[in-house]
Amino acid sequence: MSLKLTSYKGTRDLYPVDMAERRYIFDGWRVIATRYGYKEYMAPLLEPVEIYAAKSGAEIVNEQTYSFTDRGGRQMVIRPEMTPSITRMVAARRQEMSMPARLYSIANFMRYERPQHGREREFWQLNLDVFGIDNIYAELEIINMSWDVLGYFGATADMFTIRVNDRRLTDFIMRDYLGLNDDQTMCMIKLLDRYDKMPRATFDEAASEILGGDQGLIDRLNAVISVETLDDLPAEIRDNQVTAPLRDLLGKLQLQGLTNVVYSVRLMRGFDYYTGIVFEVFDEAPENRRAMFGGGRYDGLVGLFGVEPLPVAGVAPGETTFREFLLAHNLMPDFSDSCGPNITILPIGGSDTLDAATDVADELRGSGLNVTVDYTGRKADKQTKAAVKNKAGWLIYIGDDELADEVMTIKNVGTGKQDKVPAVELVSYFYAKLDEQLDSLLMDKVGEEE
RNA sequence: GCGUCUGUAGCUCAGUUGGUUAGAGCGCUGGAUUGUGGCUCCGGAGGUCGCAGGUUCGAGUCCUGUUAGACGCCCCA
Repeated sequence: MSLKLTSYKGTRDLYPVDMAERRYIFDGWRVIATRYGYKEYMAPLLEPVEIYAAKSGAEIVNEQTYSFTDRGGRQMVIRPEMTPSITRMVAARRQEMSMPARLYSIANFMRYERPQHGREREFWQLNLDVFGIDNIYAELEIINMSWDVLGYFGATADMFTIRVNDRRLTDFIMRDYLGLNDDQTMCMIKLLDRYDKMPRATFDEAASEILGGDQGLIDRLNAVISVETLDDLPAEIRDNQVTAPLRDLLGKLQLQGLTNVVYSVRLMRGFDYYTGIVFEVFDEAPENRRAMFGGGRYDGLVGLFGVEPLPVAGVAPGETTFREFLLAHNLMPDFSDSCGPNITILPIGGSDTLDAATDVADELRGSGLNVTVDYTGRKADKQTKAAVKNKAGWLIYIGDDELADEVMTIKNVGTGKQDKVPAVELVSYFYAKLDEQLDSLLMDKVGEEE
């Protein structure tokens, strides 16, 4: 009976190449968050169950979280999301924090769900939240960041669409325009959320049932579900003040040249804690069309902690769907040849050369260079082959001759050229080479810009 | 919780109507070459054919169950 080789269901093993891809994504996220003045925080991996129960249904928390009882009898949960935690943190310093507070984190979460395309049990998310701005500029900033977070990696407007809606407008349509009660509204929102997933006939049938077969209401519903812009809405909705925030936001985004932002009357984002504008970023890759991530305004949560309420807008891109977006649009660099140290020392003589290699490695490392040593004692060709495969930039051969002469043989893997360098000049040799590399990199960069 | 598809070497796969000891390429590893990489040649390791039952003289192959994975549904904070 041997141990299993596979990782736990819904989790991923990240080998160096995978990790390089993750680092690439996270580093880009940090650049954009920082560029907008957001500061990084971190919350605990575990939270008491109550913090989620207030917001999500008890059912969801019980069935879809990893939870356990600690030794003190407390019901604890591995965080399934960041919003309650950061809300708690901000609420705890409600009086002393200067507003607006712009905060971000990149963290992992766990949900006990069936893994499928784009969904894992353990996943990482960038959480961006701005606290303390009650006007539309908060949403504007969040959507701009969502755009830039993709644009930073080379995404262009044709690769994705940002769909925007307003919870208050949806409520108006459900209650005032259609005259639905709470239950009907809830069912209708759920139904609209799945509109694109079902055949039209199925939708019509379900809608008719919710509306009690009232043909007048069905006609009114049909008049709104297929509109593409705010202006296409029936006059009694279009001319109501409830459309003002969306109109304002869309106008501002248009002025900024964000051509791929559209109004979507069917966008629902579940119906948890959002109180105003909601939006979703859609991948338009033909083989990958679906919602990547979303966000919106949630003004009601801070107050749940018993402090003066605060308006909040946020967005949370997930690594899983983000990675697939980059792959689908050919935006992920190839990291398969970018791991490994710069310099590999190959001792190819007696055991003396192993000791000498260790000393040389120590000296170079002391000067800030990345160095590894092949201690296998294999023949020179095997050592060379392994080092090249590991993407070493330079090889230092230390054999009996080098030891005797105190001169090292250095090979540039890229060019195949070799130099004989006195042992005492090794460090300055490599720094001169690094300078050359930097210069040529700068030249390339200048060349690109021209 | 429900459904569909897929499990043969580390990877990609072959394996005839059920028939001896289960194969190939790549990868890994050693040698040809007691001191130099991407070629070439020769060797080696690595498989209870996902697991368990059943049918059969005989099962990688057929049947049943089960498990794991992928993808959908439900859900998606």
